[in-house]
Amino acid sequence: MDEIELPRVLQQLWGIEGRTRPGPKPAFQVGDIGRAAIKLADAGGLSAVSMSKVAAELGVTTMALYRYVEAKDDLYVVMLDEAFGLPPDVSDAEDWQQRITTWAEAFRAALQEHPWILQVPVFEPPLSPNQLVWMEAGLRAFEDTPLTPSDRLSAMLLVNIYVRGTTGLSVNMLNLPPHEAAAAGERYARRLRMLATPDRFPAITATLEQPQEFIDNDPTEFYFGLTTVLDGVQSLISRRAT
Amino acid sequence: MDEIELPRVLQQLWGIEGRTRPGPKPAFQVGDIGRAAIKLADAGGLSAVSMSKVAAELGVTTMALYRYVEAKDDLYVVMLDEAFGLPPDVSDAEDWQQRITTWAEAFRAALQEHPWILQVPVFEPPLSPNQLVWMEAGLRAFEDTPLTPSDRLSAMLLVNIYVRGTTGLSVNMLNLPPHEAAAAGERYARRLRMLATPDRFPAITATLEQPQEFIDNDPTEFYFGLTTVLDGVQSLISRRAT
DNA sequence: CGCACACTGTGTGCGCCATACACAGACCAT
DNA sequence: ATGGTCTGTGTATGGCGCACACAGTGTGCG
Repeated sequence: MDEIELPRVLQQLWGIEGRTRPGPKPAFQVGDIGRAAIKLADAGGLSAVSMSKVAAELGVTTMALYRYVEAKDDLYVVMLDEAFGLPPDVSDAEDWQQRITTWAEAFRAALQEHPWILQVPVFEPPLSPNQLVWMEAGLRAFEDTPLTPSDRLSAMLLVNIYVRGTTGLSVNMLNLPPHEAAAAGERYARRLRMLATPDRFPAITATLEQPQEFIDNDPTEFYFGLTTVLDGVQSLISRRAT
Repeated sequence: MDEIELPRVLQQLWGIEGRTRPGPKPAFQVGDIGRAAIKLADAGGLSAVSMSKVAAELGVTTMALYRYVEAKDDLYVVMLDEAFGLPPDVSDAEDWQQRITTWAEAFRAALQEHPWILQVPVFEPPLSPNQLVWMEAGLRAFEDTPLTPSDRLSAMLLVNIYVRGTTGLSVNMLNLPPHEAAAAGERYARRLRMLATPDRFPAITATLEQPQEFIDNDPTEFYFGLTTVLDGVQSLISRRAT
């Protein structure tokens, strides 16, 4: 229909060309800009991504970028689409648990590879190509269940939210060199022990008495929580099956 | 012990005084700064909070704030502690589901009242007084369950993550005047229908065929997901009980 | 065939941001 | 009373996103 109302960046990501254009040929494509920005973000976090640094990375002036993106938020859209890439194939999985687990693992891996993703401010639901493919893949994980399409959306969002949240806890706080991360965890436990006195904070104290890592990067913790979430989905499935 | 190693802001929030001080009396306390910043953030989002605007709100110069906080991140800590306040009392609840549900509702309410909370970058686990009280309350919700302290921490985090995530979806995208929000949702559905073609995106298409709000502020949706999460916790409890 | 004009990248400049630093005055312990 | 420490101020710096005017480029249309 009227794809004119689509933001320009989305048009470019989807490969929808506008009319043929007079004037000089563009020196690159949005994808190139996205990759340059990702390179900076992987190295120095999202705060290392500025229009001028991205432009410098590409060898052009800052304002040249505004021929490709309307604002910095558009740059984020491109970065996210590029960073996620395509989801794994799950066609040979046997049941929905296996499929959604593979999906969740891949999602988590993407977040760990590009920790800055979790710092990207999101103001709109996703519409870029790869994001939709991820969405499609997540929904298809529930293909042979009695869940309604609306249920499937909720279930996928639940897993999505879980992975984002749980990975964010470790990634946002522990994206340091491992020994430094351990030191930070230790320091946190020490401070917590100091502030959360047993009289006013008995439950926190009890947690601290167990010799566990308080914040943990351990994949075991990830699967533990994921299992819990999937158990919840299973009970929804059971309810729908009756 | 050596509370000297605590960042200054935390010392002030916890009311731990340093030694007696020569020099002029401070004109206000960190809490005042936090409240001024919250006022700005509630009105204009987190981006409306700048050191100079907060200072102007208080009638002092920008640099005066740096006598109270070491950096802007410290300001965020103060804002969060102030904005969350204290969790609700759940002492008269009958079971853990009721307690954690009340806790989750209050958490959600806080996020909806202060949508900017979800935009605050978090680099450290919480140590401020009110945050620890919330944490304690969340852990206590599982008091009469067979869950271990470590399980309880996981379960609380799971609910925390769910509320943050699900509220974030609606709040980040729909914190507009209601009719404008509806228009945005409508526009999104239209674009999705255009881009997610049935041949390549059958599952998304199926979801769109149901006449539902694709992104929904509806509390029903909130309880639906929460129930699913709690069902998962219930199955963990059942496992632990055996 | 040529030319009008849309389009690209450049240069300059604006207003805002966080925060470093030097300073003047205020107050408490001695 | 006075020394030293703390408070708030004034000034300055380097970075940011982005608006705008401009010069050159190449394509579709006359």
